Amino acid sequence: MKRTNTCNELTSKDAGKEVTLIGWVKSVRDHGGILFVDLRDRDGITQIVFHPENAAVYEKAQKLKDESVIQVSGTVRLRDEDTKNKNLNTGEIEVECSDMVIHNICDVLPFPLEDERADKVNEDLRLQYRYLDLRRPRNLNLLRTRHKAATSIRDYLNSNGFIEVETPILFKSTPEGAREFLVPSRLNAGTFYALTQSPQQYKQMLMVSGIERYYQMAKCFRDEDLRADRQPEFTQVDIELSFVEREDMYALIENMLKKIWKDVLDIDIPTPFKRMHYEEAMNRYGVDKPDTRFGIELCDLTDVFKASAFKVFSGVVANGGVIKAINAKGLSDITQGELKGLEDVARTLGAKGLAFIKAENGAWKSPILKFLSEEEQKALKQRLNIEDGDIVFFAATDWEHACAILGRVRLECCKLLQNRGKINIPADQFNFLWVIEFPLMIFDEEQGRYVSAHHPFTAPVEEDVQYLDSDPKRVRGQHYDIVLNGTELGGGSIRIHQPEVQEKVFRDVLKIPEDVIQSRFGYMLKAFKYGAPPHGGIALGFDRLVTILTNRPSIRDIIAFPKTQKGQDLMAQSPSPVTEKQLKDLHIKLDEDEAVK
RNA sequence: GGGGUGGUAGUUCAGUUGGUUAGAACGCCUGCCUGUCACGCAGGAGGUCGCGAGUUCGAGUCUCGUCCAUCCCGCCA
Repeated sequence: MKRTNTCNELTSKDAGKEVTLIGWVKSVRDHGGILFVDLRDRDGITQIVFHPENAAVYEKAQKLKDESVIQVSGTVRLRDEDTKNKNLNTGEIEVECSDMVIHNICDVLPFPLEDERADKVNEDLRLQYRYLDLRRPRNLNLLRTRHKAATSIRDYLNSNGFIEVETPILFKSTPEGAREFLVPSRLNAGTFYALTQSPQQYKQMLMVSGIERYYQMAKCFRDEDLRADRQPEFTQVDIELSFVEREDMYALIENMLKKIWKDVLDIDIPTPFKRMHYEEAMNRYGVDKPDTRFGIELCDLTDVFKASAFKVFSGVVANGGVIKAINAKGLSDITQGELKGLEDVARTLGAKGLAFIKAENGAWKSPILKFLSEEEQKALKQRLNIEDGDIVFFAATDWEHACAILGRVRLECCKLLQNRGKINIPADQFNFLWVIEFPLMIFDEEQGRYVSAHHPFTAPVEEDVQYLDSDPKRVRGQHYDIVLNGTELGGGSIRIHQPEVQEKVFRDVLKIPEDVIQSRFGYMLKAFKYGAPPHGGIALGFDRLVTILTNRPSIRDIIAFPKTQKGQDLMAQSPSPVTEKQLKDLHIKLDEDEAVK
């Protein structure tokens, strides 16, 4: 079964050669006396021509169906000038078939495979036949790009002294993080493994081992609800190294991303990346992963309304809240429906409504205008630079919610302005950004205690260590997030490597009971007593990275066999029930109504 | 757990205030056709209208429930 060429190689220079090609029938065009087949493999397309003079082969060719697999031997012929196809790399020639093996006749396809039409087909049908959907050259190329990115990353890290180490996927349950997939242990009745949410603890142990520079294209698992950018199993570029400080990490990752963008897209991205403190990101963009490709920044107006006669605003300020606003420049032509959409967005985030002021035809229109004094209006106009054609949205509540509400409204306004052609974001604009200086802890009202903003292994900023006891929320963590165009690509931190500090965080700050500390983290604390080097690392969401590189709307597009929003594999039909025997081996009993037949 | 959108032929869709035999395009099948490359021409087959119940003389259409897909909120240390 030796093929001599791919379907993307032959040109006029090959005329007269005897060749053998193998591939899929892209289309059959039977003219009742001459028959053409477009043969496709992963590299391209070559036209095969069948003449009736070779009766045996010609007859066989008439039985071909689209997407059948055939092996064709024949002679490369130069096409007449007027029958050349400029759209094909091989359009100057065709292969005159002398012999053909039909390896597989394809059934009628469940959906068309041409990109324009296949893109419209329901995704559940395409996932059921994922092998067919992937056969489309566009989709096959997405997997190629993914491979290219992975290769680029490995090349970079290998040449920088990193060692790829595989860590266990069966780990222990660590309930303080994301919900986990549990795996029952047959050999230890009543106990469970958990699939790793991330190799965090293992990679820190590798630092204690003295690996110094570790990486892994790590499969991670989280049993949380899915989104367009979230799958239950996903891949992280997991990195950890010893003897580093934050500045070393920034440079390492910037150069890695620079190389990926060069290798995959042939784009030079400028380094170093901009950096922004968490608080600034929240105050200006309302999120900790700001999209800085457009303006519409948040503006704080708390001081303006502190003593306002408009009680809705001044009351919030009196209760320690804030008044914030954004000016969506040029969006005063917003429709009723669009406005309602924005209100709904605000409501889902806890707002009671969405106050606005429209500037049209030299006048302001707003349900709240009558409550605002002349001075207040003047201040607004100046602070927000309100001009004709603008619309301003307000949020009056506590700082976190005000940021969150306007942060989301800001993104929605951008979409509306993009539809109107008033904001143009080039597809090749990549705004990388480090978000730094996160708080180490946040106070969880529900639990009535502090919880880690990221994870409990993050080292505090040195000058803030003194506040660990007295004022935990004032302590900043040595954490960094890498953000691209409003997407969190990854995050990491310098870790705690002194056992006393780690223990203090667990016990005194997070208030984790002593026995829990010992059972969950005892081995870590012990390890840190045996020569733990200062270390730090980062994890980047590889699937998200490739989604952006390929400019696709969903993470599912760049995963070979993705799961649906309910976590199902529609092709293999997992998850699925198991037998009584299997359950018995695992010491598991199901509820009555869920029991297997 | 909550909210939005969608589900009609193999596929993508149309289907009027509830009313005769549910349509179109592509695909599929049959026949014709020697230069096409989305070949063309003629004919034909193909439907539990996601599923279940209800209202009605009558339901693709209205109501309720349910399943699936998708987007979002919660969640994702």
